[in-house]
Parts: sequence; C-alpha cells; structure tokens
Amino acid sequence: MNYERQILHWVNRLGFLTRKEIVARFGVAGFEVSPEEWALLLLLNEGGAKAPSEIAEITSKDRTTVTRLVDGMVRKGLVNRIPNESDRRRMVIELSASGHSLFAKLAPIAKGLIGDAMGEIGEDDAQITLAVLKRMTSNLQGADLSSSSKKETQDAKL
Amino acid sequence: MNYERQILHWVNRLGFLTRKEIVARFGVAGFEVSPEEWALLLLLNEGGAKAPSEIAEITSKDRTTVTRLVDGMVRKGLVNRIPNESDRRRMVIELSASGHSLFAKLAPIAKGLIGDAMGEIGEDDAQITLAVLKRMTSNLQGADLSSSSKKETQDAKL
DNA sequence: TGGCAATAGTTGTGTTATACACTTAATATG
DNA sequence: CATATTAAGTGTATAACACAACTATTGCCA
Repeated sequence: MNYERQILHWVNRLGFLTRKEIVARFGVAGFEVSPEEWALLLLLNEGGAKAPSEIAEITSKDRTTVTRLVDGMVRKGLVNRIPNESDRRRMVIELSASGHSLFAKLAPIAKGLIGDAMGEIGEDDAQITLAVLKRMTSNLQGADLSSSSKKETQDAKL
Repeated sequence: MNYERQILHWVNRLGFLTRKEIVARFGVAGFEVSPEEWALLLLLNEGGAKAPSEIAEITSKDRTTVTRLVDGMVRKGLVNRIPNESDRRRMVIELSASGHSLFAKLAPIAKGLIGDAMGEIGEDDAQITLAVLKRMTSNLQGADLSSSSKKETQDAKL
C-alpha cells in the first residue's frame, strides 16, 4: 500500500491550497496579510510572546528569515520588539494592540475557511487526523538530519 | 474545541518540515533536487504525462510558474516537452529516460522519509488521515473564491 | 466561410520568502 | 580575565511565484 506516501503528498497539496485561500479571503475582506504574517499573529496570540529563535524553530525557518518577517510587522505596527532586561542579547516579540485588533478581525475569516474545509468530517476522524499529524511532525523532527539535538523543544511542543 | 483549527496549523507545519527534510536528504545523497522538481517527478511518474495547465491546476500554481519549472527540468534533461499533433497549442510534459532514472534513485530516499514520519502510526489511523486530507482539499477547492467552476477536475482527482 | 472569441502556452517583469556567510553585542565558562 | 558560546541582525544572492501582456492555434457562429 502507499497510504503513507499519499499522506505527505496531500499534506503538501492541502498546505499550499490553504495558504493561497486564506490570503485570498483576507484580500477580499480588505486585509493585505501574507500567510507568514498570519501564522505569526496566530502563534503569538495563542502562545504568547516569543523570542525570534523560538519562532524560527517552531516554523522551521532560518533565524534571519524571522528577523525580516518581524521587521516588516514592526514597521506595520503589528508586533513589538521588546529587549530582555536580564539578558540583553535576547529579544521578545509580542503582539501590539493593533496586532491584537487585526487578529480579532482576521480570526472569523480563518474560522470560515476552517468551517468550509471541515465540512462532512466527523469529530472523531478530525481528532485522529490531528494526532497523526502531530505524531508525524514529532517523528520527523526527531529524525531530522540538519538540526540535531532539539528533542526538548519537540517534547515541549506536544 | 479547536481540533479543526489545529489541523490546518499542523498541516502547514508538517508540510514545511517535509519539504525541507526531503531536500536535505536528497542533498546528503548527492542530488540537488528542489521540492517542486521532486513533486513533478512524482506526479509524472505516478500519473503519466500531463499538460502544463493540468500540472498547474493539480499543484495550485500559476501556469507561468509551471512553465518555468518545466523549463528548468527540460534544461536538466529530466522531462520532455512534446507538442500535441492534433492541437498544436497543447503541450504534454513527460518524464525522460534520465528523469525516470533519477526518480528511481530518489524514491528510496523519499520512502525512508515516509517510514520515519509514519513511525508508531497504525494503518487504520493512516487511512483515516488520508481520507480526511483528501476531503479537506476537495472541500476547499469546491469553496474556492479565486478559481471557480473547476468541479470536474476536483471530482476526477478523488 | 470569414472574423472574432476562447484557449494553451510563453515572456517580461516585479515581489517576496528564503537562507548562507558574516558581523555585532552580550553572556557564560575555564 | 580571555575566550568560547549564544542571540540577533546585515549584506547579499537565489528561487518560487504570479500578474499582465503577448503569440499561436482552434472553436464557433452568423
């Protein structure tokens, strides 16, 4: 069988589709927000303020990529870069007031997308799917070739 | 509950992780193949030759993006652009001999990745997950805002 | 049948996400 | 205290992506 192969295939396809679709819907509603910006808004809203390096790890992106993303969002006033007092190398990225406000406006749009996507799918199946996706992510981060010794982060995440 | 919201979140995260990981593993094995190239090799190998516009639709990318991807792979000798005799506007993209050969070398690497990802996941859960992902994709393409009237393609795909 | 709309694909061009190599600054350690 | 380590940011290059416009071919219908 090749269920397994197909899962990764459909993960990719669905991921692409979702990214395009969410940006399109934001655009229709008058908001110019990229998928990366939305992901960071979501991350900071749900998980609270985070260091750039944490964001990089969670999103599997380079730290410099995160720096540039944050640059742009600081420029737009969506997030704040707060220096850590006890360790002045560190920064913390937090949602600004207008970031929170934007999130509140975007959330219903995202919810609509989710509703459309989840049509005709039972709660049980949704739960199983979520568990499988989490497990797969965890498996891959454990078996990662490029970035080693990040087990703790992975455990903390699940 | 927000299982549903989380599913899309983890789809994105897993998708990114997979793309990075597969390229890394190809690289370790000495192959410089981008995720897009791999996806096209896979698509053409499993589904046979395809028109550029079909490829664009399946991958949710613009036709011009596909043109450029195919350009590069033709240059590398991985695929052939075959003009359709009966309708000379149409093209068909097929794997070349060396494209098939490269695919044969990459497939075991991808299989290894899949094996790692699917560790500790039961067959039943994998099947359910696959079905859910397909359904979600189908739901989103049906509810699509940007590209309308593509129901037939969607049905043909599932 | 002749002309115009529709279709398939490519080019021109600009944007954006991405990351590698390097730098700067601060903290930890031996 | 000197050096290694860590956190973040810069300089720069590349690759994916898509909109607009263009070419070539086919379909349609009046």
